[in-house]
Amino acid sequence: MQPSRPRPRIRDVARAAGVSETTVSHVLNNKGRVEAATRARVAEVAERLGYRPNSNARGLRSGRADTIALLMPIVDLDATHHILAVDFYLSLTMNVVEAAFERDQALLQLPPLRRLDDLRRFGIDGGIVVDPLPSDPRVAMFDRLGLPVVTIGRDIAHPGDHWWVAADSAAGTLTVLDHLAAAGARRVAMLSVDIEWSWFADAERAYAEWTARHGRPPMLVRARPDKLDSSAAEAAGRLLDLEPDAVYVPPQWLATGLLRATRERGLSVPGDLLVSVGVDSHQARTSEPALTAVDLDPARTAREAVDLLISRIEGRPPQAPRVIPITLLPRRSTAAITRRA
Amino acid sequence: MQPSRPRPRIRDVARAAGVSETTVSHVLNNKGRVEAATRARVAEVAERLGYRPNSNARGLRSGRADTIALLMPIVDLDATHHILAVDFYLSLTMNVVEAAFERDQALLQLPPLRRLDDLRRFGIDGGIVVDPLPSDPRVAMFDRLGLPVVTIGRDIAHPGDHWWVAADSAAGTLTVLDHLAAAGARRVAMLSVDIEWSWFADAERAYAEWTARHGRPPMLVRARPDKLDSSAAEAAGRLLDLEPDAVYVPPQWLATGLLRATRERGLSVPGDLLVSVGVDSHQARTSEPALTAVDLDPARTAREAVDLLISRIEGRPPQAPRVIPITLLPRRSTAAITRRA
DNA sequence: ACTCTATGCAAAATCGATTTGGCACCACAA
DNA sequence: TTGTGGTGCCAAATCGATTTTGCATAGAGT
Repeated sequence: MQPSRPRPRIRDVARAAGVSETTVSHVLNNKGRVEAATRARVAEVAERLGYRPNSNARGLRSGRADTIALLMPIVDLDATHHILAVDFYLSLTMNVVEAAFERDQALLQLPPLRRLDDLRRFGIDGGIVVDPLPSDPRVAMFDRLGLPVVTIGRDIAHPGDHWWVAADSAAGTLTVLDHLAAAGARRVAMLSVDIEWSWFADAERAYAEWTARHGRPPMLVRARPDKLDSSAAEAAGRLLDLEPDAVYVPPQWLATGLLRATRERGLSVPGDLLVSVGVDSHQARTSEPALTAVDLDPARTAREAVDLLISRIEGRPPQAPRVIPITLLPRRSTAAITRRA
Repeated sequence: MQPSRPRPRIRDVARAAGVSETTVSHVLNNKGRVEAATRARVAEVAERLGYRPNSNARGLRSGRADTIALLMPIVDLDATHHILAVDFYLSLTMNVVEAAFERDQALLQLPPLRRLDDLRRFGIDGGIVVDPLPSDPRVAMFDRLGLPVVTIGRDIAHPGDHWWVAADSAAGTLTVLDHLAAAGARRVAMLSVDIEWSWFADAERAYAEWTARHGRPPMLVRARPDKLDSSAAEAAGRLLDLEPDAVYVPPQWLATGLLRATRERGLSVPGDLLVSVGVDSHQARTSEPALTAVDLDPARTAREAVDLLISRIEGRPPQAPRVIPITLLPRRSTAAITRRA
């Protein structure tokens, strides 16, 4: 490994090709008027020298960083890994990266930001905040710096804001509930969590409306968002005490806890209890029994979020909010109830 | 939302504070000689205007991007999500982001790169490639551009390379095997996958040595790395045909497949078969039964990788390779065999 | 032959921050 | 008074690419 020689500059390419820096720039950016032969020669030299334009210089000139930031959800630190341990977020991330790349943007992944200065440091054109809390301080930081920002999920404290992309949690909930009812469930409960994300808020509201409309007793249990393993067990216990015959449980970690609780009580799924989870994952597919899940379409969500952010950066009016349609993935955990016939 | 006024430049701060740009720069970077009163006034003005240094200009001057890239593993596209659907990678990513941030580096997440030009576009000082394949083309791209690169996991085709960080897969394997033997297992098998990562290669080699040393029959089955759900089922079937009483299975998705196969054959874990997986995860903790797993310490791995990369960027000699010690997390899936007494 | 236009290329300005070198001023000593 | 050293601040050079402007030259049109 030789002591890496300094990177070639545009000047070096120009000299080696016997032309001006201007011409090299024109060739590399497909602009200006350059003879085909010169063009080819310059391109060849640039390739041979391994020339790579300095993106700082380029960005300085063009006034854009061509870089956007991604901020993953923050919750109680201990809980973060549990909550994010679902491949939805992995898939979302990969798809945001890919979508940004296709739009010629680099994707900076940011850690939880503590102070405004933390954000100042980065050379970005805008950011995507995933699962904002009410009046999320991270969104406020972007606003404060005049940086464009969009969210994946809605800030439930700011109904006027339009710059968001979110899966249709309410529709997803109704689809699940109808599916459970069609499978024969009478006492349909919901197991949620006390985190103020629009995903949960919308699901709970839809559940309330659905039970009211169908004249069913609402059975909603919320888990505390800390010490997740134990709070899942505790909440699952409270829920089972209500003796439901079907449950819609949005987050995967709660579904896992609920399944464990049913096993401990000797209940069978789907025999005694139908269970549907609100996000698809490898865990849902391979659990025993396989869990009926809602496909939140992380790929499309990612693409729309990147597109919306770029719109905002370029000052175009919001074609927003953007609601992503969901689909139900029925699996064995909600197989039709027959024993009640 | 007003049409966001242009960001203040250092010039605006200088004018508003009645000093030169030089002085503003000195204040903001804690350099030079500036009277305390002036210093305070400039700082106040900068804060009030929401001044944020243009990182392109700064980077241009300093010659560094203060940005490093992270490249996640690539495998057959269909399989990627299955393989990465384990919180190890999520945790690794978050920790790399955090570690980079603490070292004043921004973290660019890159998509799978197809061409050299894909990499040229980004303004980075170096990169971290996770789970390199033999003679990994992504590593080659970095080399080709003279960009510092380190890997998490070793390129098994380049034994001379030192710029890597990896969990001690061999030691982890021996620990697991000893643990299984201590629990009473006689016929210890290994279920691996045909992917040429050092994690698997080292584990298989350690397994071969261990069986030879203990005079046990080696029972190694490799799954094909495509169509993961079906190939897991197929490989698990082949393995169970060998009638082992314990299995070490590094990847989580294979362990999931193996558990399903045991259920279908009416085998109980740990009653008839001890199972240990090679990476810890939420799935391993919450599966039924909970799976004994190897803690690969993604937090430390991430930190060491970032540190090693910065060393290389700054031209320091490699304090490398860096082998991360592992620990075993015994759970119910390897509870001691008593029925054989 | 003589203008006119299009073409190929280059010189110089520009983006915004950092850094070097130096000027003016003051206090103090010789 | 004159030097000496330290302090506080600023002008200008600099980083590397892009873009504007301009200047030759060649070829076309009259």
